[in-house]
Amino acid sequence: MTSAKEPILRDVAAMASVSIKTASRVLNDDPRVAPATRENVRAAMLELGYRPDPAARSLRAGRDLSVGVVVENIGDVFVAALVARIEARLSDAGYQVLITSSHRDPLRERAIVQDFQQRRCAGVIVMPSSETSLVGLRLGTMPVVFVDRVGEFPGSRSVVSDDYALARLATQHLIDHGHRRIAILSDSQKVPTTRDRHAGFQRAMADAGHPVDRALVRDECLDESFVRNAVAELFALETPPTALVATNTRLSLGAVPALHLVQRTETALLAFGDFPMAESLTPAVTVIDHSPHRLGQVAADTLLDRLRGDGTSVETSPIVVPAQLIARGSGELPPRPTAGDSRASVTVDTAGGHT
Amino acid sequence: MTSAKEPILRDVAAMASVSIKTASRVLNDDPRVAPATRENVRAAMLELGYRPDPAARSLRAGRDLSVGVVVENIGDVFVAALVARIEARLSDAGYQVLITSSHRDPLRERAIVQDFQQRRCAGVIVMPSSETSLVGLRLGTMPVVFVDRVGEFPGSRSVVSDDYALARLATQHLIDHGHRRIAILSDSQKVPTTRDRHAGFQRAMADAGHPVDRALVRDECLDESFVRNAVAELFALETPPTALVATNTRLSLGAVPALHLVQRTETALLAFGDFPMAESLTPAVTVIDHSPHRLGQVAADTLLDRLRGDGTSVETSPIVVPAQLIARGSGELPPRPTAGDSRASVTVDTAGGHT
DNA sequence: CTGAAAGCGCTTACAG
DNA sequence: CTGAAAGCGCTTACAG
Repeated sequence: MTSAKEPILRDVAAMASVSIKTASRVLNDDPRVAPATRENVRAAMLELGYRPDPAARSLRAGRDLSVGVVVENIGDVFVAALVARIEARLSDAGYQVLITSSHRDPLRERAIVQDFQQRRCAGVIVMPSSETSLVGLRLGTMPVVFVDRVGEFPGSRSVVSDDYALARLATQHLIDHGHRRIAILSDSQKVPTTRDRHAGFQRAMADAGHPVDRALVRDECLDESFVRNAVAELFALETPPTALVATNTRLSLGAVPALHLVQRTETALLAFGDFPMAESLTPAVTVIDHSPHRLGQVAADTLLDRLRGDGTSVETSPIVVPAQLIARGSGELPPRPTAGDSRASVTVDTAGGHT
Repeated sequence: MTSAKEPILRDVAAMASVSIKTASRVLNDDPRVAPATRENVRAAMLELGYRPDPAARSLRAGRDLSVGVVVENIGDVFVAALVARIEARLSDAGYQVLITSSHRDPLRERAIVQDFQQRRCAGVIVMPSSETSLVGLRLGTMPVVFVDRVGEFPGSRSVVSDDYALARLATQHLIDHGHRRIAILSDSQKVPTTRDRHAGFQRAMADAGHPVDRALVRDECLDESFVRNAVAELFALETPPTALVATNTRLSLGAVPALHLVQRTETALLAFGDFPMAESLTPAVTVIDHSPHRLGQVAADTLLDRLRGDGTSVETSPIVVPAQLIARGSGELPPRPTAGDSRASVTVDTAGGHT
């Protein structure tokens, strides 16, 4: 321990021969300081290697240069990409980023957000487990931005993809390629995003006049093992689907190996979430790229706006971030072209549909 | 604003008719409190919905229930998995986790760690950009654990894979399958892990008596675009490699599309880092699975040990977390079986090697 | 087993 | 433009 004690503001003030208050003013870029004084204080700070104490600062000031981020699971590839962008933006803006996973436990989620407020975070960005997960929480004036899923909180803003439209687009794409027995794999319908994606799917099917077989609707797929089971069951059906919509990145990453496992890679696949291997698979995977980077960027910028904000614009409607369909092959497969299965003809037969 | 003011410890003390100090003792599980008093105070806390103020606490106590984590880039899939496990363990243990990306900027890395200390973090876990990145920093008694890469700091501990042995194993595996023109793709050799992987590669080649063609050693591959270039150049060589070692997850994810792009999927590939699609590709990808989950788990546990620690065990040798080779096909391809290239015979010719 | 005082390092009103 | 006082909410010695 050769290190001297950390310098504190008093030391800076002493060295610059000013009061501690003036030193504090310089620290906070208060304009009411004489230029010469400012320079003196700055020089002293530099010479002493002074760094302000965030705890003291936040205790007294009642706010802290940190932002809390609550996501479902930081280990998810989609989430990691989202968080990476959020973190980059916010730390560039001088905020310390606190990241915690909720693991979709609403109580945990509430507790985390409450703790962030307790820590005087300047704001929070939340990927909510349900619309109402934060309802009723006392957060004072701390701005809340929801990301990827619409959330409900007074004065909050949500940054999302147009899940309904994208699911409809995806489903329509498969319908356009002749499919009518289309299965949908999704997460729990408790999640707003998931619900909207189901609605878009249903709408496209209804518009095409295709019935939706309840057996082809598989929600509550929480991870790859659920997907594997669901896919196995789908292809054990008397009339299996000819196409599949996977409604999030995690499920898309599960669907590909699952189709391989049951040797049904001729099944059309439309996957939400782009991923690095999508182009290299056989067939290459058609995706809806609802860019996590863009979502993260917009969410961070929205929060920064509120933090700088005059508080004037109290716009609360969701911000919709654009996404696109990238056709690579799997989504353009016709109904069961290579099926060594007698039922294939049935499907092909009806593929024209009655629009 | 219907919400009453947040209760503070004074309110709790008043309600329980004790001094603020006694309330504080209950909060900190100090045993020197009469059981009846303790119950009274606890009841008051519950009734008021009291939550302690972390800023005040840490300012006075000089420590905080938070742990700082510095990684290269939270958006990297390997890193995300690593961080997910660290976060899960530490938040279960009651710590708030602060995550920041260094983007491999040593100055930034030092500044972040210094800031964590400033914030009175109980400890830090660092994925260092180089061994010496923290050398000379004044961190007081804050424990430091390095993860994935060996780092240098007084009293610190590193949790790593045996990069040397794994790279040797990977290379040997390819040699065993008849290869001698083996290319290696890697990150910058400034990163300790990368250096060790190169050393293992060189050793395996030397042991087999195979010369290492300098043109087949491609370091400084920072992301997928570098990999794409490197692979293109490798296969533009007069005598291209018959096998490839990709030395980290990011590069592995880049190598597959790159091989597809140059239509060289018959090239043997041994990839560091398992990934979801590895089994579904053609050929399926043989990987070294140096589990990020296990690394994260051990790193978190190591830090928790130090935090609870009597400070007695000042073991500083690196902890090596086991990893395994998962053979799936790409690593077992013979030298250019399907090559429509006259030079293929040359390679096959020498494949027996002189051991 | 319990308490009154002081203070962690800053910033907030309030003066001048 | 500058400063002396008070205090953010808690915990640290020091007493009893």
